[in-house]
This record gives sequence, structure tokens and C-alpha cells, in this order.
Amino acid sequence: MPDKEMITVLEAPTREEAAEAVKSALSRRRILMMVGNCWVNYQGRARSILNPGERILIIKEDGSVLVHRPRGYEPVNWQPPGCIFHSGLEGDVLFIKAVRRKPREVLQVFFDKIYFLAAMSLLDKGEFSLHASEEEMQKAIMNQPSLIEDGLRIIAYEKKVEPGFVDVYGVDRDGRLVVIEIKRRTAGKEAVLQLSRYVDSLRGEHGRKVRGILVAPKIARQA
Amino acid sequence: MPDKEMITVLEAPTREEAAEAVKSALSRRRILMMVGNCWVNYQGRARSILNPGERILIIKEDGSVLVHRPRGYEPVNWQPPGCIFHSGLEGDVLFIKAVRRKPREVLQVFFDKIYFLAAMSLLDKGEFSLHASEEEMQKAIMNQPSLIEDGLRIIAYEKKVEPGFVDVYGVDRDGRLVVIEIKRRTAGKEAVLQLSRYVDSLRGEHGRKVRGILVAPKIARQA
DNA sequence: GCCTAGGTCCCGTCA
DNA sequence: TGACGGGGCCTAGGC
Repeated sequence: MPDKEMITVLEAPTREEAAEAVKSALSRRRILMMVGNCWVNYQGRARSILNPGERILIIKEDGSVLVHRPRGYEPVNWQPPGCIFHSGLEGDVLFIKAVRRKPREVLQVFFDKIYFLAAMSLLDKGEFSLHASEEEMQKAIMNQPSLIEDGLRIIAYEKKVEPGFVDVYGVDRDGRLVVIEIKRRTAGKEAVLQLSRYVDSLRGEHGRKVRGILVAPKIARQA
Repeated sequence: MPDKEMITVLEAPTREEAAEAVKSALSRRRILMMVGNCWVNYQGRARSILNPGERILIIKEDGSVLVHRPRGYEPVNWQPPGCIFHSGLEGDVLFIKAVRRKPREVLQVFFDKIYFLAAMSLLDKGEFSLHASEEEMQKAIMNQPSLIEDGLRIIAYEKKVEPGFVDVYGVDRDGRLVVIEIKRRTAGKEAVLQLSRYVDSLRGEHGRKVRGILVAPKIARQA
């Protein structure tokens, strides 16, 4: 199944072999994975220096770059998609330079030992679906307002008002306007402030009673 | 340089070989990299399903998990450090289950084709230094307040006030309190609101003139 | 443990 | 194009 065209693996390549493979992979927009001893410079929105150590480098076909240390969820250095690459040998060192414009950012990775290198073209058309987002909760409320309160009628959703957005907008059984702000997780004072701004702006606009409801699994101690 | 102990590579392993290598790598807390055809389920703070496709799986020695598609900076599925793993063969499918407690989250990856697999122990003691952060800007201002204004004396930094934090806190040449909010990049209305809340709270507390200064490379059109 | 704020956040959306 | 807010955000620092 992994045919030569699809995936190329080099174990302990020389720097020359690696340099060749890197150039080929980058020019053909193949995915590149490398493991070895490297150091990294970054300059752009900030500046960083990573001293030598053993890491994993991944360059994807869209020109994104990841440098991963042996621990941690996040890459220690990276570049978002759209980079342009330069690579080659500088003495005994294999360098890869990833340049992003807008904003201008340059990432440089230098390898003096390469333990492993793989270049590949992966086919991935699989659909990805994520559930239980704020949007899903909003739909549920739209479909069944009684989840919040009996007699509640939904008028609009994501209706724009002065300071920003309202998630759901309705009228309760006593004819008062109701503004519902949905937070999928613990709501902090940010959310409370946001909602109170909505309510104030609507109260000023309509001159009648307005209620704000915050829908969240939990609320911090600023209730 | 890559000795057998340090890195093990299997090209196109059988599922049985792969299952064995995965179990061994996970139990010995080695880093695992796999490329192949897989699908992924996640359930925890949200829920997600990723249909079959060719991807890269990385499990690090601290128990973090990354599933990367051929494009994009971000992993499509992941698990933060600290996971506990279960793996094995279920019929023709190799599964890896990563469980996190607190919050309870489960990630399951299923492979039906494995193109290659690498298990390794990487040594990375390299220091990482990042410059030009908000912290760095604060230090610069602390050391040389005249950067902001002549006659400015710094009193405190990150002093707590009612609504949250103040970055730097001082007195200007006319004896007025000065609150300095530092943003490393373009400041939006968020930052302005934050600062005005600081100023209000201090004004109420001290009953005297308070000035707010927003330090940022650019400010959005809400100045 | 919860809560808060920053991030080279990234990313989508919309004016 | 910039501005704004969400994210399974993650991560570090207080309390």
C-alpha cells in the first residue's frame, strides 16, 4: 500500500542525502517529516532562539511548519500555512528557511544530525464534524425555547444590536424582551459584562423592560 | 548516530507488528509517530468525528497526542499532556485510545493501514528564549520610564486593582496617577475598555486625577 | 482546585 | 483588507 511514489523514508541519511530529499519534497509540495538534532531561529511578530536538541520537524503541503519538542501539546516553533522555503547545506549543516509575508516572518531550522526523514503525499478527504458548540446549543434553544423557560417565544437569533451581537432574542410570557447569551463553558465576568451591555443598549432603544439570560454550564462568582 | 535504542522505524508494518510496536512504545514512554489511514472519535468538552483519511499521529512521551491532516497548522484532533493509553487490535483495525481525566476526555484513533511507524527517545535540553513579549516591553518601561514620558516615576507593576490588572502604575511630573496598559500588538476596543475600567476604579478609589496610557504599536479606529 | 490573562495564539466571518 | 470573537483553544501564574 505505501508505494514508492507515495512515501519515501530515509533512516540515518547523510546530510547530502537529506538535503536532496528536502529540496525534492519541498519543490513537489510533499509533506516532510524529519527527526534529528537541530536549532531554530524565529523572527517576526516576536523573536526567539531555540538551542540545539533533538526534535521533530514537520512541513506540510500547504507550507505550514511545526517544530515539536519531545514534550508538550504545542510546537515550540512554527509557521502558519503559506510559507515559501529555501533549503540547502551550509558547511556541515542542513538549513531550512521558511518565509512568510504578511506579516513578514522568518523561521530558520538548522540540522547537524538527521536520524530519520520521510517525504510523502497523503490523501485525506475525510469529513470532520464537531458537535456541542455554541452554535449547536443555539439551535437546540431555537427548536425548543421551553428548555429555557415556559412561554418563551424566539424572535430572532444573532440579531445585531449596538455593542455587538446577541445570541438569541425573544419575548417572554409577560411580553418583556429577553436576551439570551450562550456560553458553552463556565461564564466569566466578560460574558456578564457583554450581556449587561446588550441589555442596556436595548433598554435605551426600546424604553421597556428587558431581561438578560445567561445560558452556561456554570458561572464564576460574579453572578 | 541513531542507535537502535534511540529510534526504531517500521516501514509498511503489518497491523500485528504495528500493534506490538505501539504497545511497546507507549509502555516505555517513547515518542510514537505513525502515518497511515485512520479515523478518529473524540468525546469530552465537545464531540467530534473524523472520517477515514491519511494522517500523521504523534504521541509524545508526556502523553500528549496530535493528529495532523496534510494541511493546516493545527491538529485536527489532539489530547493535552497527561493521557493514559490503551491500544490493541480489534479485528483488522489497530486502535489507540487516549484518556484524560479532569476534564474527562477520550480520543480514539483507528488505523486500517499503516505506512510507517517510528518509536524514539529524543533528548532535548536546549534552552528556548522568546523576546519582544509584553513582559519584555514592561521591563523596558520599568527600566526607563522616560520612554513613555519625561518625569514619569514608576510606582508598581501589575498592581491589582478592582477590575483586574494594571500593567504599570506610576506618577507623572504633576503628581497625577498614571496607569499604563501594554499591548504588544494592535490594540482593539477590548484594550480601551479594559484601561478605562482601571482608570474609573482608581479614580473612585483615590478621588483624584488619574490618567490612562495605552502603549501599543497601533490602535484601532476607536481611539 | 478555580480563575484570569496572554499567545509569534490560529481561524473564520463580516464590514 | 482589517477588526472582532471563538476555540475541545493551551499555558502560565495567582490564590
